[in-house]
Amino acid sequence: MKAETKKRTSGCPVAFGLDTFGDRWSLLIIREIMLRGKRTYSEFLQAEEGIATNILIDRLKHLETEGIVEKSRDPDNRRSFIYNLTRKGRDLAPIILEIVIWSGAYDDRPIATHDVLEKIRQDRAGFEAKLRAGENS
Amino acid sequence: MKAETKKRTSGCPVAFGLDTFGDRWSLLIIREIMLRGKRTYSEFLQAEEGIATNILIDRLKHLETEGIVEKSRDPDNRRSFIYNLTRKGRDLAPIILEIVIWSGAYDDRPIATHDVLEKIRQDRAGFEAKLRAGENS
DNA sequence: CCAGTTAACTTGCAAAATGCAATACGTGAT
DNA sequence: ATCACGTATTGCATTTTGCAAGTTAACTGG
Repeated sequence: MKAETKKRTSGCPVAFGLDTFGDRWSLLIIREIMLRGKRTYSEFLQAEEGIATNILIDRLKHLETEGIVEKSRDPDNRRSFIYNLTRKGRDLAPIILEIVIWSGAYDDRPIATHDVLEKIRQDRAGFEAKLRAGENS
Repeated sequence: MKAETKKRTSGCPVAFGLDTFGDRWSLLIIREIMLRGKRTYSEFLQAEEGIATNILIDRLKHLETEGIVEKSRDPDNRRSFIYNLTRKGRDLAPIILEIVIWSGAYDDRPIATHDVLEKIRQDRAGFEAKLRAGENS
């Protein structure tokens, strides 16, 4: 726990949000949960961006103390833990959604996945609901 | 220019967005422009969170090369520069707006300004339009 | 024209965060 | 008991950040 201890402590809501999830990795973990249905430490480690183990555990602890994720034992595999979003965490879905929309509009690299944008255009509310549930593929 | 050179280079739109504006300070600069009508280097320096001069100029250059802000001379004060949002930058308004909404719901510190939330509830589209224009007080 | 001031940077160095590799711990299966 | 697996922890080199001081260019008042 390092970056989290230094809060900006300003009354601004934008700063409050950034203090909570605005670091280099937190939103990426939340993406893994919402967009890709990942739930465990080892699944997060496999994310293509390659987060380091110490950073990952640091961010998971931080997100847990912030009440964004909650940690519980995996009923199917008792040596594994599951990190689920809380209500507070699921409420980040609109932010993720807007980031996806913005990036979809401005990321013109061939690698970029533009098919998601089409899904959002067709059923935005449904897409956001899926984000909240973490049911996306 | 440091943090910006190390991109995650993944196809994910969330990662793309974070590569562009997802660092500790960029969104705060954009907030100064959108929410507070600030436009110059020295105005950004005065922000309550206290950004360092080297970081500020680094982020401004980065946001400029990313096409989010554009730098021009101040016609009224020729030793000053003005940083305006581009279309791409103004399109970040929905993200800022969602962060404000989320923080409004979960920031229960007494310092927090909850009156903004009321404005958003009454006229969300109007609020977003103001963000884009950078006309908020 | 010159001293002082304001605005926008730049530089140097210490402190903090990050990335990486190796190691340890706590189940659970054989 | 032993081994494997998933989850952490630790140590260390590298990178980024924060802070203070310095530089340059464009005004401003005398």
